Amino acid sequence: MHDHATGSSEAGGGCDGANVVARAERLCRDRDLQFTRLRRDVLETIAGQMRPLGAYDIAERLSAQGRRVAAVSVYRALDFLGEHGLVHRIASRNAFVSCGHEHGDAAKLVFLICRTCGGIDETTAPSVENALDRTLAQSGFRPSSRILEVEGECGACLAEKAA
Amino acid sequence: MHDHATGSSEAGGGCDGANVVARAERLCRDRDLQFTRLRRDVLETIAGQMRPLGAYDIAERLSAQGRRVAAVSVYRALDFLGEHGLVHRIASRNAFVSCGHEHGDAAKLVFLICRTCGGIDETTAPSVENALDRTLAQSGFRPSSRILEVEGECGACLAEKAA
DNA sequence: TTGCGGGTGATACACTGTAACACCCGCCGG
DNA sequence: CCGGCGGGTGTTACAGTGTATCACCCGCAA
Repeated sequence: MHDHATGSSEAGGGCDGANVVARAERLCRDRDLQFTRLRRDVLETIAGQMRPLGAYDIAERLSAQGRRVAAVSVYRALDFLGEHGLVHRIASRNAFVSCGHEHGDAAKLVFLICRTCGGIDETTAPSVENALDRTLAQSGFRPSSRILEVEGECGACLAEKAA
Repeated sequence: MHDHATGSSEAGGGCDGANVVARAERLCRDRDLQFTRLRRDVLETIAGQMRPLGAYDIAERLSAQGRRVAAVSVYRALDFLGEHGLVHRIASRNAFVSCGHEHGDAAKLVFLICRTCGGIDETTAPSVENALDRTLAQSGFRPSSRILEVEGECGACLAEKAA
C-alpha cells in the first residue's frame, strides 16, 4: 500500500538512503537550515538501514570510517533531524529510524516493528487517528503528541515461515 | 497529594493503593504465585502515586523506610508484576504505573499522560483497537503487542487553567 | 539430612542520555 | 582589518536506566 519495505525489510538498501538525504537537503535549503556534514552522515547512516539504530551504534559506525564521532554529537544531530521530521525515535527500543514520509504534520504515524527481521515499517492510519481523536475528546483530554508502536511479525517473515 | 480526576477514569481502582494490592493478592493466590513482601512494597509504592515512577525512585522510597532496596531488586519485582498485568511500563518515560484494570487480555490500553500535573490515566478504546486491527490486517502484519501513549493535558488541568 | 529451586542481596557493568566548557568558523558591525 | 557574536562541533564528565553474575537464604520434597 505504501512505499515502504514491508515486503523486503533490508533488501539491498531497501528504502533508498540517497533519496532521504536528497529530500533533507532540499528541506534544509528551503527553511534556511544548516545541513552539515555530521547531520548528513547521521541521516545517511540511519537511512541506509531499514531497522532502528541506537545513538551509540551510529557513533560507532561513523567512527569506523576514520574520524571519531562521539555519541553526544550524534544526539545533537538526532535532535536536529527529529525536530524537522527527518528521523523518528522509537520509544520502545531507544532507537531511531529515518522518516520516509513527506509529512507536513508531525507524528501521526504508526510504527510496525518486526520481531523476526528487526525491520521497521512506518505508516499512517487515518481511521485509527479518527477513533483516537474521538476517544480523547470524549475524555476531555487535549493531546499534543502521541506514540503508537506495534511489535509483531511482518508479512515477509510470516510468508517465509510458512514456506 | 494531588487528586487526579479526569472524570472518565475508573477512579475506583487507580488511585487507591490498598485496592490494587488486594486485587494483586487475590490474583496471586488464584494463580499460585508468590506475592512476597518486596513485590507488595513495590506495587504499593507505585499504586500510591498516580503518576509514573522510575525504578530508581521506587528503590529510593523503599530505602527511605529503613531497609535498603537496590534498584536491581525493584526491576525484578517490576518484571514479575508486569508479567501478570499488575503494572505497566510507560515507554516514553521509562517509568511504571500500577494497573487499575481487571484485564484478562494484556495491553490493549491507551495511556494519557498529562504534561501539567504529571498524572496518568489509563483507558481502553475499542474503536481504536478495531481500526488498528483492520489497518494491520491490511498490511499483512501480525501484532503481538503494542504501545499507545498520548501526551497532552488532562481535563482537570485544562479546567484549572480556564479558571 | 541433602538437594533443589525460587527469591533476594550485592557488585559490577553496559547502555542511554545530558551538562558544561572550549574551540572553530562564518558573519556582521565597527 | 579587527573584534565580537552565534551556531555547530569536540571533549570530558556525569546522571539515569537496565542487565549479568554470583552468593545466600529459605521452604520443600526426596
